[in-house]
Amino acid sequence: MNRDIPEFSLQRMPIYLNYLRSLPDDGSLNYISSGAIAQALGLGEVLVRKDLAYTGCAGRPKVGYPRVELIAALEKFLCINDFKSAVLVGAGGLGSALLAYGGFENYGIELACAFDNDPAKVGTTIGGKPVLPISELDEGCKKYGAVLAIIAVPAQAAQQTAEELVKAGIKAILNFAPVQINTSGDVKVINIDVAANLAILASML
Amino acid sequence: MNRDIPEFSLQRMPIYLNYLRSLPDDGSLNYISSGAIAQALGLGEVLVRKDLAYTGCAGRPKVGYPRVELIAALEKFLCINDFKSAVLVGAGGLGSALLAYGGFENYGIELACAFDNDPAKVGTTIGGKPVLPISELDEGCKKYGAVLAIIAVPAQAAQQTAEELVKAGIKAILNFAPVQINTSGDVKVINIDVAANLAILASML
DNA sequence: TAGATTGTTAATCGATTAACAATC
DNA sequence: TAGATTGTTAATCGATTAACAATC
Repeated sequence: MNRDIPEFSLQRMPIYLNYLRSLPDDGSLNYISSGAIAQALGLGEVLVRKDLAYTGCAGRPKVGYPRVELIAALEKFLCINDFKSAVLVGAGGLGSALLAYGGFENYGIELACAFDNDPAKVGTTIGGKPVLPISELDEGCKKYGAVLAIIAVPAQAAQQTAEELVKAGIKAILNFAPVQINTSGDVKVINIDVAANLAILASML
Repeated sequence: MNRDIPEFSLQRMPIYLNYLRSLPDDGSLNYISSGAIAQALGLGEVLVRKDLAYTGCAGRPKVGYPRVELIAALEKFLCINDFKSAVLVGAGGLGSALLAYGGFENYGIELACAFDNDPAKVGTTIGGKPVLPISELDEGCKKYGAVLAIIAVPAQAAQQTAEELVKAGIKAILNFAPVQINTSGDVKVINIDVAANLAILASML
């Protein structure tokens, strides 16, 4: 949709959006300068201007960027208005926490349901989301029209899970299992390895 | 400790380590080539060689890298042998999941305890880890000799939490709150915003 | 107008890749 | 030896920063 933008600029878009949304909405701050944003987020101000230029929202010399318009432009850029459905596989500790987490709605994403192979969990709801058996993964993804998936299964099950998700029509995967997932075709994958990140921090000391 | 290495190389070190540890340990694979590693992880093979060179483990032309030695070199590089203590602030859904997660030990990190301001949680244990009141944060960090911390509190509490952690001697923070944290001095921070990552994926479709 | 801020073009920096010599 | 693989040096690529003109 917006693919002619540097990868790293794209990664910063949600950061800008979060920050702008956190600002007071009482009319005291109708415009904000790239310098102010840069300082708040620890970025260079030229970088901020370059990034914001991709949203198509023009700033005004001397005053800055119109806050409300800029938020709208970022939301449009991130396609937040066309609601997308996501499913989660693996309703363990992390999976359950994500099911109960409300933050996805800030980005127009509905986490619709979870899949798990534990009979004790199947049939229950977690965070108000139904837990379905893995055997219904294909059917469930299609029912909800899911294009996004979160993998929160143990490492050894991640690859097979990913393949089943792709077969079920999933186009992008957020993978919490600490293994590389190989996907066919043009499926996007982002890996988040929490322990590895803590290890990186530890080794930087 | 190892600071003359590109940031991105450092980020890949845990990936190499995870992969090598996942290989069969039955003597069938005493050496592994950079090409094999590269293919498994979806990286360029020259890049793999450059990265591995930082560990000091020399590969052998024609055979590859000695698997066991390479694992040891990566562990040494990541300082996995000098055990470090971490604390967690915010024992909500995500925090609780992290407390119960055993993966930090793979990197020589012990998640020692949690802090929360919910009286119903204080005094209990989650994942075997005691939950202490926020008022004991300083004391608790020092008791466990913690240098690492995980912030899993709501966004509006993150900055203050970070400041208290730094005062308590914490040197690096893994921040799950979707806000920029400003730290004084040379405290390292890595941010993980789960919802933002899903949003990035969604916008790439 | 003068000054502040945007937006763009050029320069720099860092990371990746390509080419190739060294080695077992 | 010939061939495979490492390790290094140079080239490329992409992202960030610097310089500066444009604008309100």
